[in-house]
Amino acid sequence: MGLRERKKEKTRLAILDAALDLFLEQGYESTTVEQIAGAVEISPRTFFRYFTNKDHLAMWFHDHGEEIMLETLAERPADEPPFTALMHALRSVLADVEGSTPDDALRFLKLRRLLDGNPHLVGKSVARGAQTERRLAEVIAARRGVDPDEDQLTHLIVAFAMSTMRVGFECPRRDCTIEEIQRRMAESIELAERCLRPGWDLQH
Amino acid sequence: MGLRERKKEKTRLAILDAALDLFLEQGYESTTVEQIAGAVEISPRTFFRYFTNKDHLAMWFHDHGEEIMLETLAERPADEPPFTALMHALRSVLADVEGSTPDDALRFLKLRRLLDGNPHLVGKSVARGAQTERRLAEVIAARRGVDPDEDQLTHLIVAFAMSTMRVGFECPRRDCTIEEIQRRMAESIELAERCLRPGWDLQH
DNA sequence: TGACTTATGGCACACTGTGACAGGACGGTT
DNA sequence: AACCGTCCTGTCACAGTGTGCCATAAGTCA
Repeated sequence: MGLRERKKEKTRLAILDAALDLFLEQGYESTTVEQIAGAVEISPRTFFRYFTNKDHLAMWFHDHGEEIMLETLAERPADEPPFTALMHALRSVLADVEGSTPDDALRFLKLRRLLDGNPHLVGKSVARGAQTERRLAEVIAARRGVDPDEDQLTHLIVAFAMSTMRVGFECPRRDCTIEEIQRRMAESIELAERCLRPGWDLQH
Repeated sequence: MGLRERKKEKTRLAILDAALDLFLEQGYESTTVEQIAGAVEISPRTFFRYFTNKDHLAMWFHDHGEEIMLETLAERPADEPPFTALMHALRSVLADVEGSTPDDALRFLKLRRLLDGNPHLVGKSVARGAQTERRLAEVIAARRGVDPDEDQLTHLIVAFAMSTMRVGFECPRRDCTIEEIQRRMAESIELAERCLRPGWDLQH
């Protein structure tokens, strides 16, 4: 990895950290791109070369999470029930956060704290989730051997899985730890599985 | 109802219709507020007094739908299982569209067609749905006699209901009729109920 | 008619996001 | 080390969004 790429990655993280701190300090809306750029000593123009917009900063984790879910899903045995496979993919995301560097874990928690106080950002986040949902639906449809345009159950399976994830991520306390999130997520998964009929995701 | 209010409502609908037509004709992103305002012969400044932003236009239906869902929910017997009550609320929304004026029905279909070709707008729409989800969670928590901050099942019930709704609204064909949407929605509801264990939403 | 409330338009303004171009830093080659 | 092509960055210009402010016009009620 050359100096150029390392420098880029460093700038990327510097922007992210400066932005998260500014957001938490003075609010998301009232923080401008100019301020963020100023804090990292880059031009506003350069900011937009790293992140397409301010929202993209808060969606940083989704890109990573989606990637992990798709990777995990590809590795799960083909005969595993779709919802079960999705729940495993979900656990992988959290396991990755737990196994990451302390810096990354801190970023993750800051992001969560940010979302807590900004319903508007939660909305954006859910919107990003809709994109993930479409991608997952493609994969699950392939697993089930159906056309995603025709099979409602495929979409229901994925939507239920994403619902389970969102419920698990929610955390009423501000000072939520990763362990606590992991516990709530496990609870949510268990709850969802208890609510659904056995074999419901294998119908045709 | 005075002249002033009637005039306002007329302007509101005129903006909506002009915008929907422009969006479908030349695309959502490439339609500016100035163009919409020009088509209705108002100033851009006035546009923003009717709709907070361009997105708000595409969310017009949500405001109405949410209202109906909350109203219906309030009317359902208190001892009805929460998910069942939510499914009734959902059906009310569609029944309302069916029972509305031909103009409103046309607007509804145009909006659906617009969403079909704009994943970005679907995202915004889902984000708006997250807001509805929070409101519904309050009501369902009250019905269940629990604290919405503590009870994960409440959130799961609402999230599953909204998932069912979104799946039902999706329509692979461009020239979808209201009858077809209603049929798909009924299918989706039936499917969801078949997937869930009887009494799953009555646990504590 | 006159006094009020409210909607509208016009203006200035801050912010977002993008295209185009010039200069500088990096990477590989000789 | 010197060279050159590639990639990154900053500057400038610009279109578009969204808001506060104030004057004015239209609707409302006495």
